[in-house]
Amino acid sequence: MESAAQLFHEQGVHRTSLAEVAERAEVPLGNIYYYFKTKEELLGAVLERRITEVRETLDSFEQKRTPQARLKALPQQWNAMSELVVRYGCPLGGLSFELGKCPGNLEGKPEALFGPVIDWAEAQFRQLGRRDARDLAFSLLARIQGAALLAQSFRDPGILAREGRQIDRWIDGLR
Amino acid sequence: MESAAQLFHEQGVHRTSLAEVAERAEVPLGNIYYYFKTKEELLGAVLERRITEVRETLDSFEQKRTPQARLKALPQQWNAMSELVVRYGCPLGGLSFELGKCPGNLEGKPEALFGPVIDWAEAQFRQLGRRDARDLAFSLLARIQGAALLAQSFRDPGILAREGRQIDRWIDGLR
DNA sequence: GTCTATAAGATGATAGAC
DNA sequence: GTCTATCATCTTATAGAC
Repeated sequence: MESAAQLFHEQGVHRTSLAEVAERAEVPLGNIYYYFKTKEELLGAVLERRITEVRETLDSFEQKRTPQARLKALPQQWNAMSELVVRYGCPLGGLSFELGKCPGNLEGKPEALFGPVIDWAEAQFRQLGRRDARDLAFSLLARIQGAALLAQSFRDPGILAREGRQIDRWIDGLR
Repeated sequence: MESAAQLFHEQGVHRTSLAEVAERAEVPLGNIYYYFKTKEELLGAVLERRITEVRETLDSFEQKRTPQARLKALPQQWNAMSELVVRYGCPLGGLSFELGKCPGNLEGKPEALFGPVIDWAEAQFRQLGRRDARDLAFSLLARIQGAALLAQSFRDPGILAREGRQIDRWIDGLR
């Protein structure tokens, strides 16, 4: 699963063959099928893993004292992995994008990836007294995801850093 | 090329076989290879098409009188095709994302897609007297691309519409 | 230029020995 | 549970008739 998660991020789900996953995991190809009946099932497992990661990250922000500090921690999270983002794009955004296209049993999953982030950010903005908290939550995540895509396109982590600073200023200026 | 552009957008480049392109274009498979030596060459042609489209769209904004009006026309452009965006994501963002991952001769092309948009937006912000015009240009495009991804993920064109309105307010509040 | 047939290789998936 | 061998299918690309 770790190998699959990495390769799906690096190359995309469809460009990644199970042979490659097996090779990186240093197991024979046939072995994979003992644990996952199909490639789609492996993808589903990787997805669940990512969703859990997201929840854990959001939970870790709760130790920050103010809503502003918690909100600023979100773009900071992408900044911390800007090298990966520049090379392969955002792991969440990439999965979401691919799943949004291909039909199948994982149809509703992109929502499961971003939904928790939106709900969490909405709660923070609401603590700031904003009635348009949900709109602001979408704005915040949109800016991060967009900045990640541009950083990848231009191969420039500075884009992510600068957009992070713009977001900081925006959050400080709210109320 | 039209069929390829459509299918690359709908399914992604790698999930699309040349047989599918041929079928939609109602030509035999072998015929494609008379015009394009490889699939990558066809992709390159589709890319050039997209780049031309972008330039034409930006040119069409020049008839608007104020920089504010021109800038607001940009998110409006995505809003106008929100149905397509919700189903298959942003055509530019999708191409950029896929190209950013797979190595090859089309390495530098994502920049060729978004670069003109950034330069154009930077010029508009500069006409508004902003010294941080380039940062604002990245912010604007990031918000649009991010909103497109979220609209696709949540299957909700309203996300694109609401983020458009937020951007309008932001642009009006500048200076 | 257009079309059919097919080669060459990759890929998802399975069978069955150990 | 693990591993090898292999099937069936799909995909890029080419050869060659028309």
